[in-house]
Amino acid sequence: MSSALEINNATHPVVEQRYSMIDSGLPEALLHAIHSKPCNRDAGTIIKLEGELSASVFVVLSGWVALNKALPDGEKQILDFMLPGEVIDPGSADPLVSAVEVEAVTEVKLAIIPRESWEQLLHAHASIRTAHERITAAGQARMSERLLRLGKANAQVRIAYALLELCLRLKTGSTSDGEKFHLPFTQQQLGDFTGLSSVHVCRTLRRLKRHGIVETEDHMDVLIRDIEALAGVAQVNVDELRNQIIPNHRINE
Amino acid sequence: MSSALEINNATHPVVEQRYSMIDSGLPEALLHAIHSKPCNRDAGTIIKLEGELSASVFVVLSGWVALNKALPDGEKQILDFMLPGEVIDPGSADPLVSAVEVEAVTEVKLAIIPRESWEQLLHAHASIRTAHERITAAGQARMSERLLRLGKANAQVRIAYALLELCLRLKTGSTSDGEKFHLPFTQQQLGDFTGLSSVHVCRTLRRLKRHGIVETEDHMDVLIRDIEALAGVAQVNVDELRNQIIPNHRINE
DNA sequence: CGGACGCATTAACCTCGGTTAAATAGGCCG
DNA sequence: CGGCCTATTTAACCGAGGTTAATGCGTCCG
Repeated sequence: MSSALEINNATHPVVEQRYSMIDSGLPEALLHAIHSKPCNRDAGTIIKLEGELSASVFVVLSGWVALNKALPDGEKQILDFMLPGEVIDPGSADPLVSAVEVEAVTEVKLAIIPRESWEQLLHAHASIRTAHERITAAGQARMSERLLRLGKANAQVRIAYALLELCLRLKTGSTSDGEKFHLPFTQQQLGDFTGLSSVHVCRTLRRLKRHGIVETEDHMDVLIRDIEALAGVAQVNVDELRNQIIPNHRINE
Repeated sequence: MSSALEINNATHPVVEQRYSMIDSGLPEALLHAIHSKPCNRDAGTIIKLEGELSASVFVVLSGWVALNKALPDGEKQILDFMLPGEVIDPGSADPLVSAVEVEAVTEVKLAIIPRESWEQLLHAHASIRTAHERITAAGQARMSERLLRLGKANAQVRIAYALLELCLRLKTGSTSDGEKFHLPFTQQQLGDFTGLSSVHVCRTLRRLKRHGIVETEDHMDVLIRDIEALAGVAQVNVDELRNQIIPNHRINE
């Protein structure tokens, strides 16, 4: 099945374009706006507080960023991770008030773009607007998948889904057994992302390992041994999921 | 405190404009697009399936709509309720594939607008675009609040938050003790919304009633007796929450 | 080299909330 | 009016996952 697809693709090549704000080929206007003031932050830095004034959007140029939200009692939830090429608009119903906390997970490089410049960019360049709309829709689809699992799925499903989602987002193109990637955060943070305690993240990973589905080593280097089994546990179809959460564009010809 | 505010408002009137797609004063283009083909659906009807082709956006004209998402094993989560004046774009990273199921909760009236017409409308009318952006940002802020609570909060917090959110969305303007509203769905559905079983929704409502915070009667007519206490349980500040999740616009003069 | 620190791992214990089931309470219709 | 259907309510039971705490292990640093 997978080989049939590959043969098919070889015969009828697929032009695949990954939408991203920092892909080559974007209008100079964006590149200019971005490169005019790239901004570096160390791992762990809070870039923006929840409720703070939010007059700019951020484009992630390199590194991982987390969008967090906390209850008054201190419990913190990671709403989403943002990867290079993605756009962070922290605004809420009041565009000037941030609904989330923005945190550098690793050392990051950001473009900070004032909201007005950003609006102008979107207005002037249809390609940027399209890319942004795809990326936003992809982000919402991911949020929906996670909301569903937080509401209705157990720990195994949540962890399996999180690993799969992050794998798909990190690896462009098709995915197969043996995919290997590094998650630049702790099991505690994986728990904050999946709504589980760090202890139970550990228990759950152990189970996935014992079943030969994944392996981990050296602080969150993940190896997916059996991606179909992982998708089975996560209750998704890998190809459908990729299509819904990864802002790619395929033209068969 | 509340009375001080009222006095203040009386002295320095607040011009408050609620952003909505069906507010009076919107350009005729939208009204035309909307009224050219209003579309009715009975309660319970599935308007769009998850994964289905999604070439149009929907504007809710009247009634309640739910956005659902289900796991293969059948567990269903209600991601959001959509109220009159709000816009539903079911698309995912692939704009033609719906990431969610769209269901009529009550009898509803919808405007079905082809994606291209919709894009044109947004392009031609800055006021519609602004309203849409506010509404979308408000929706994301709501999703964030819920994701946080699904991940980190117990049943009381979730239920209290859900009641508060729906109350704010239903009642324009300030909110106080004694607010009364009808939720047109069952406790089972409130459970699908908050990630709880219907039995536990019942238990949790009972507790809120025993503490004198809310009352219910006649299939989900809700009366909020003590909104500050409710907000305390929900772990929010009512005014901040309103500002972040309700697409209103205030101009003090 | 040795201590301190952060993270992962494991076990023991307990709670919140799911499941099942039975009882109650309206609406609706023949 | 009486049967039926659906939603709510309540109780009894149980299990997934949280909490706490102890242990191990690698890394950094004095």
